[in-house]
Amino acid sequence: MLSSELVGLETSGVLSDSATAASLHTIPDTHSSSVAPGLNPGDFFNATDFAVSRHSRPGGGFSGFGGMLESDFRGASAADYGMGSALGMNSFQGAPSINSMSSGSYTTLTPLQSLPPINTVADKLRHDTNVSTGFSLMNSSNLAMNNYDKLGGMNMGMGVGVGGSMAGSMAGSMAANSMLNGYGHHQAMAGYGSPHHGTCSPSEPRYAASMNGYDQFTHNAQHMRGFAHHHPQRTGLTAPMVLNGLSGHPHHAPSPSIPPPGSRGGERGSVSSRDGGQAGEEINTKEIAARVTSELKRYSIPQAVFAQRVLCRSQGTLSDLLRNPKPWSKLKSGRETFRRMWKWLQEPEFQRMSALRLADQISPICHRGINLMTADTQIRSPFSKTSAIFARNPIHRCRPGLATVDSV
DNA sequence: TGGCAGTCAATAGA
DNA sequence: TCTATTGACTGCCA
Repeated sequence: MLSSELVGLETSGVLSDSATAASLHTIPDTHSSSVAPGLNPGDFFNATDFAVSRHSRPGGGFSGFGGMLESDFRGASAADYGMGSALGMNSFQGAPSINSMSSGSYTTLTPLQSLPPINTVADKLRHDTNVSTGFSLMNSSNLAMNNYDKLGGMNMGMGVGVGGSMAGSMAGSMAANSMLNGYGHHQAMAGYGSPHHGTCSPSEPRYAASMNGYDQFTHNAQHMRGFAHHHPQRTGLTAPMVLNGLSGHPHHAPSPSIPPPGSRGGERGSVSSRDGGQAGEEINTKEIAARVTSELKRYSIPQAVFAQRVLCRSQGTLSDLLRNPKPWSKLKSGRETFRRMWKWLQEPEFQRMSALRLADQISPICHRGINLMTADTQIRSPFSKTSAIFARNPIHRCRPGLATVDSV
């Protein structure tokens, strides 16, 4: 999914759906048994090149192998709605090319055809599939994936894994949604349209738009959370995520191991600053730093990429923060950076990785509409072999003054 | 105005 | 290629 597509979705008020769909870019969980053998994160991210290569084709629309992102999108939309692929197909087949790209540069955005109203889908889900358990949802997602396979021409191993892994993505997504609900609606949602995805400005309209429809996911999300709870190995959620309550029992309150900013100390699931206040919030900066360090190593994500994409900071800053985290109480504006890390950690794995990729594509938002993207940044993955590209390209920096995030 | 926090860019080192 | 370090800069605040 391209940044401009997201922008279009945002402006059309469907970001809540599409963001999730976008987040369902197929991210393999290297710890999940559902990931195709031999696939590693590097492989996956390199797959981005497939996706973007489509743009070099005239009129690259929504069909064909090269449209991996579109395929992702179809599959994701279908899965995200917790239903078979037919709807996902109808949602996007024939849609105009969202992003008029030429010669490797972005041009005028055209509105993306909206997803069908989410409530209709949710209703359809409930009535047509008689969903009552996570397994039912998973079956639906399998349908979606089957079709995804045909349409995208991609092997499941491309990232989603077979069947159950997609369900895992669903579970992760929905669990995340539930988690967000649990942590406070609009502010948590801000995280979804937040610097994780490349925007460094808290004032973007996306924040409001991104809320639409999320509550309607809750019901289904709870099913998936239940599934994830009982089948974490199939959900793609890591143990910590499960422990964090992201995939806990549907009726359990979230129980994050890392106290959410906004809760006091280890106050579980409570948000004392839900309305934006920051009184009493406290993050264990050491733990955050340790976990971020661990995740970066786990996925071989360079500090520079994470710092730039997620935190809108420089590599050196991140390195310093990770190695020498100051106590929360001694931080001032620097808390913002740790909040971002925390938010990122709270997201499901696929979402975290997607954020890293999407941020790459959306990062011009950091410049408030000025598109500084080069062809390289659009067609290259920020990982592994191509990381040098990012060193060469203009840094998608956010001025620190702009780089603030709503408190959680 | 000086101190401090936060950050960056450059660079050294692994 | 990636990470750690460091000098310099900026903005905030007393």
